[in-house]
Amino acid sequence: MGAPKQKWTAEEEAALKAGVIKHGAGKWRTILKDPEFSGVLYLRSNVDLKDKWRNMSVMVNGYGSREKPKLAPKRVHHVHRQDENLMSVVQSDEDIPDAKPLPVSSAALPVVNPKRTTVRLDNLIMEAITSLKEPGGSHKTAIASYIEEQYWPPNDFKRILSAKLKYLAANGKLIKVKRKYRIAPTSAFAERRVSPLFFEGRQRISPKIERDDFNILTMSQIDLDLGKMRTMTAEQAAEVAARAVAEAEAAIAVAEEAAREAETAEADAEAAQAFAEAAMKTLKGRTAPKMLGSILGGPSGRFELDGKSQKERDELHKDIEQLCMQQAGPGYLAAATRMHFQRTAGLVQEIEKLKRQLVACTRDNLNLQEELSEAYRIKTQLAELHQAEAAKNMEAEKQVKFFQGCVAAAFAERDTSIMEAEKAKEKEESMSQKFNEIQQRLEVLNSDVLEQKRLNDALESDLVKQEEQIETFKKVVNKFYEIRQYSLEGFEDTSWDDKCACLLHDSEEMWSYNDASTSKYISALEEEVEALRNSLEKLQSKLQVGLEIENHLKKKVRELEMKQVLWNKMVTTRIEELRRYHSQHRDQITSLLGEERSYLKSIIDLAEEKIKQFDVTREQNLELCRVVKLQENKFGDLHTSTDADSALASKRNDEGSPDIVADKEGNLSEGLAQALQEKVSALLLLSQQEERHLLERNVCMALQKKTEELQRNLLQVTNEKVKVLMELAQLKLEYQQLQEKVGSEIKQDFLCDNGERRLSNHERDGRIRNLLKRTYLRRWMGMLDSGNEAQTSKSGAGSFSGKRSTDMDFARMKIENATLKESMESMDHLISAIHRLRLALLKVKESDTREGTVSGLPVALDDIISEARLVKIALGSSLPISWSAEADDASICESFHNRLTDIYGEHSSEKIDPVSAAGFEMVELLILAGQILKDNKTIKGS
DNA sequence: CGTAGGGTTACAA
DNA sequence: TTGTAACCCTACG
Repeated sequence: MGAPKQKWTAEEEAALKAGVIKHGAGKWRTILKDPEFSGVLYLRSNVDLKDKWRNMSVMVNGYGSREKPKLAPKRVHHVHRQDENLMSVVQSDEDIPDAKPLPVSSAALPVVNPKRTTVRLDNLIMEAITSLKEPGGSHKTAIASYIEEQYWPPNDFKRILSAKLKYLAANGKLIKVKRKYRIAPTSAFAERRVSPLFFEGRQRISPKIERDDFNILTMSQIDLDLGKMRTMTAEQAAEVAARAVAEAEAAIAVAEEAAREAETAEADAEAAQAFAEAAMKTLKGRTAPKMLGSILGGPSGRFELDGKSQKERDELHKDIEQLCMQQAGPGYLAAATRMHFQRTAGLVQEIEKLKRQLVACTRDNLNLQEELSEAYRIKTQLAELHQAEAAKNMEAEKQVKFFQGCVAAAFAERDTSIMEAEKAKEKEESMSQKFNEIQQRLEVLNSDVLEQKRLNDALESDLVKQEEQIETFKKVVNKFYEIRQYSLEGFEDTSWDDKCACLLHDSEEMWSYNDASTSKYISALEEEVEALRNSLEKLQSKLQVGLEIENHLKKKVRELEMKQVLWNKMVTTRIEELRRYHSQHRDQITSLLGEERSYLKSIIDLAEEKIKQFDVTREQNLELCRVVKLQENKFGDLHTSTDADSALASKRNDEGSPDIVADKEGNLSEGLAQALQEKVSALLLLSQQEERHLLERNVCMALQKKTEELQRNLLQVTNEKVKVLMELAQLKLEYQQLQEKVGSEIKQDFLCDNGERRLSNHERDGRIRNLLKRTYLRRWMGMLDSGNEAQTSKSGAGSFSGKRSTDMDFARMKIENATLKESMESMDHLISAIHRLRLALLKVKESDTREGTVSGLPVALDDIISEARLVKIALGSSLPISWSAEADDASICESFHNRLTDIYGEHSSEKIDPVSAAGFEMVELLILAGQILKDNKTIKGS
């Protein structure tokens, strides 16, 4: 609850004011809903608006926040009657029920008049009643007529008068008796200046003067104030009002004081009155004596009289009775006269005494009466004072109320006038706006009118034109009609309308001269023309193209012709050349043919001679036919000109070449002998070669046999070896298990020792493997060496001494081949074993997944795993052969003493060839799979 | 729900 | 301490 949560901004205040002006105060919701102000006042509620307006109006009115609410209801109350006469305002304050808005008389009178009239009206009424001096009071009409005579009253004087009379009657100033009004006694004392008993002029005059002074003073003051009020500001008015209220409150206090005093005085006066009455009674009873001895009466104390009065009164009564009886009874003269005289003397004495007493009493009485009159006087004075105070009080209250009403009315009036002024301003603005709009509209209309005029002129001119056109049209129509009539039948002169109708009713065909056929024809022709034109263009283009092509072709033709000419020339020259060449060649060929013929003849002769010569040696030739073939292969540089029998040809060739050589040398006999010798030597050579060839072939055969045999041996050996290896692996496994058992038993003591043993175990494995390898190799080497020796010995003659190294290479190759083959075999074996194991494993797995039987499976798995281990070991032992062949060439010589190299070999066995490595890995994987299956089994079983 | 009036309270002079 | 401005509460139609 922060104090001023949201201060009102000037904008919001302005919006609120505008909203109040627009919709009026109190219509907070509508102001809020108004889109004009909702943007500004969106965070204010209607209550907020109301409060703010209240605060603002409070500030504007100048009233404190505390004073305002007191005035507020009255303001509302007076808003309706702000134009009323002030008299009626006063009346309304007196709660007169029929108080209605009265016609205004103040319009003619000054503003200050009403109060004066009302106040003076009281005096006027009093004056009228007193001056009329009617015994039972004056009638209303009489008073009215009197006042009307004396003064110039307002129009509705009678009603005001009646109201005023009522008010005065209710107030106690007048007494209403039988519709007649007379002045009330209290005021009568003052007004009529009648003092019934003892009234002193000094005391009489002063209250009236005072009251009149007061009245006049207050009235003038009121007038002054009212005059001021019309001009003074709100603050001043408030000040004055506050002062008036203070004055009124003071007057009320004074009046109350006076009333109290008057009450006490009245009580005193009543007491005095009662006493006076009692005194008067006694006085009445003694009228005569009083009259007689009025002068004699001695003064006596008032209190004395008070003390004896009762007794004396009784005695006096008795005396008076006796006197009356004596006077009434004349019979008792003598005695009675004596007694009477005696008693008369006593009585006279007593009378004198009584006279004295009476004088005293009268004096007392006078005193008392004086006192009484004094009391009366005081009482009246007090009453007057009280009345005056009351009146003043009333006046003051009235004034206060009147001021309040005035102020409220003035403010209300001002508010309304402000509102009206604002409304009027608004209206004026709106009117000015409207006026502007109207002016604008007027201008627009003026311009429109001008435009219309222009248009009108244009239209008139158009009309004239149209009429002219119509005339021409009429003429046209007439012409057409005439044409029509001529075309149909005789011309009939009819009215223009009929002509028009007639022409309009005619069918279109009648007037369509160039319809259908013609137009179509024309269009067709046009189309044709178009098509023709198109085709013409096409043709032209084509023609151009054709021309171009023709030109091109012409050019080509010219070129070709030129070429043809050239070619012709060339052909002719060439043909001539060819002819020349041909003739030359023919001559040459003929010469050559002659030469050849002679040569052939000589050869044939020679051949015939030789045939005869070599008939003897034909057998030999037949035997050596194969050898000749071999010779052909060796000496592949023979002629292939003539083809004859293979045997013959070969023979001839064999012999031909030396023949030709011999022929070239020219010596037949010597040449023959030499040829024969050469022939013999050649034959010898041939036979030798033949022999060698046969030998070699035999050797080859033997070698092949040997290799086959060796292969068989190898297979057998590898099988045996694998078996042995398996056994060995088994043994090794057992050994290892035993070792592990031993190791577990004495684990604590021989931990490092166990490691050593394992190392040695590894060493041993490597050693065994190496041993196997070495033995194999040695064996192979030995065998090969012997074979090689045999081969060399068999070849004999020792002619090929340089063949040793090549033989060694060959042997090595062979060794390698063999070792590779062996390893391949072993690998094959091992791979088949692995395959078998894998299949077994799969079977086990299948049976496992299918049946879920626990029994027997672990055993099978164990078997598979152990077998796989064996295979692995075998593989590991068989593998090194492959590398030993290439790497251990030098280490072959070091036969058995290679324990260190074993270790190294073991180390170097890590770089085995990829195929064996793959096999190794496969075995490993197999073992792993078996292990995993076994583990799964155990887990399932658990 | 809208309006009016009375009352309360934080803040500033 | 008092006045002001904003807010809250309640009654009424």
